[in-house]
Amino acid sequence: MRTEMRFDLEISPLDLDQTLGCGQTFRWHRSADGAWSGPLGRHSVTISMSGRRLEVEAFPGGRGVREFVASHLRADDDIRSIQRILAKDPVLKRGLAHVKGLRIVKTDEWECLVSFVLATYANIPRITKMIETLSSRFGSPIAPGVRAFPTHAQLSAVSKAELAECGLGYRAGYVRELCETVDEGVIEDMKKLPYNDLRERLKELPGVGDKVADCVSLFGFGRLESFPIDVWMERALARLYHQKGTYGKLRSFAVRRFGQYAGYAQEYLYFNERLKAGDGACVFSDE
DNA sequence: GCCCAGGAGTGTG
DNA sequence: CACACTCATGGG
Repeated sequence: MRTEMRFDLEISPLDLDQTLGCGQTFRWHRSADGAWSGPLGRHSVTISMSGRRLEVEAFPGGRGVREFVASHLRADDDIRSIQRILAKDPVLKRGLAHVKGLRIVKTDEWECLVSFVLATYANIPRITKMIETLSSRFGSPIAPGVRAFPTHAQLSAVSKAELAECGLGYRAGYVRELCETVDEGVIEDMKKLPYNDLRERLKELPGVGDKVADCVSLFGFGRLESFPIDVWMERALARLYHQKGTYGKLRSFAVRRFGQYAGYAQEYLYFNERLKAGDGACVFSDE
């Protein structure tokens, strides 16, 4: 019998708006009351903060949901320890208090891979729409009005013509090729690789270059040393660190500077750069 | 209507 | 290695 399940989690610090609304993941949506809802695996989940407690509703409930939510929000990351290390950077140091609750998320590898291949040369609203279209047409229903992201098998069964009608543009070809070159076994093998090998392996896949490989390494495979660089990060690195150049040059700068938690540094800077473009507010500065 | 987007692939100097 | 060009499209 499918029933709803409610429970609390201790995850602190945690800011749901910063964590779920900044382009790490694309299927959560925010209600007017501040709660966030989205499909997580085979569960439709709604979460909200009450003080330092995270209140969770899941449908259907079941064993492992608690661990699933905790894992997705990387509850075991010691933010204070991470920030203590990143505070060695004077630019980050001044703004860290404002992003304490911004956590890296841990997403499903396959969903993350397809999502960030779709994300190439598109803005976040459009990425969200492409992913919703694929899910609503080809994913499994898990609750009224909610469907899971399509599995590899489900997406592989979609005809070329059908996929072409999903508004993916030239990305449709990448998705088809991904289905042919990646399966669960390939992903399991990639989980075992050290970061640099994983990165190179990902870049062998169709539609995956430097930036997508780093996003999938970071969010899908949980490699916190990844440092994805898009146009927003180029601006941030130029403005705050006076760094310009090729992807490889910028990346090596970031790896040297931020080390094993470069991914957190990246998300902090990315969040800040978009915030600045939005309403002029700014957490980090170089002054 | 215009501008731009969590870029990648390919070819050329 | 570093650029230049193309790809296809919809949201702001």
